[in-house]
Amino acid sequence: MKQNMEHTRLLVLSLLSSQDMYGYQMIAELERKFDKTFSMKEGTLYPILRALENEGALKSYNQDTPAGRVRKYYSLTKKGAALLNEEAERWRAYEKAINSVVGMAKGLA
Amino acid sequence: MKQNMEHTRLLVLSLLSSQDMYGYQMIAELERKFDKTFSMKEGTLYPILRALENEGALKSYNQDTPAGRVRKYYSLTKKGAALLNEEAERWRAYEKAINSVVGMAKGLA
DNA sequence: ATTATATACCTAGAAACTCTAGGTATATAT
DNA sequence: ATATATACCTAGAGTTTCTAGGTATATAAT
Repeated sequence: MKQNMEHTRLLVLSLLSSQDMYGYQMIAELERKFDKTFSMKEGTLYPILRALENEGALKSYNQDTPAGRVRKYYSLTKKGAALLNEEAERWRAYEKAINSVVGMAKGLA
Repeated sequence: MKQNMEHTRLLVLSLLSSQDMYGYQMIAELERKFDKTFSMKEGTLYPILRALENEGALKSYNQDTPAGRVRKYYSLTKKGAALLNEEAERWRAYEKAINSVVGMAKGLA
């Protein structure tokens, strides 16, 4: 079943605003944080990372681990930081709108 | 472009918890309230109303206006009220999760 | 009188986003 | 030798919403 996400880009940009991360790490980080309330799927994340890089919001570089694996790290560009601000603003407006309707609802537990 | 909604059912159930309404009225109500920050489209709403009725969350009845038009009013059933509680809970969890990530983001305006 | 606008409903197909369910490859644990 | 964890990727399916129509009646404008 499709999970209710829709703000994946905002999450990705937010995570990368603190530090460079690689895809698998973002998924693990969110999983740890939310204990499966929701989880970002690889099939969702990787295409978004590529799209954000194509838009110039992210840059990527490969880095080897001591163990010999290659990780693809992403970092936020100036354009990405601007996009984060936009997306965060959109989120706040959306959140406010939903809450203003739900807040009027009668009989909520 | 597809608008970021995803919580249409929650909005519909919330609106109907206060009073019976007809479809066109819900759209007008939200439009008035949000001044186009977002608007629910007819192609989105009407199928959802039918689906909620099929699930037993809503009941509908026709009512004539003095002008001679027919309006299809929807009212929330007991099952619908329970669904509203569920959806509201899902929304709160979702909201909290997104905010916990965005709240950690650096450099937000 | 005729046309446009507003009200009020509905729908098929397109578009957008996410998921499922695979795939490749290497390192470590059993 | 096999299973599990890490780490990346993708095609096609599923879900939700939108576009762009349609029908029909009442009122306002030309």
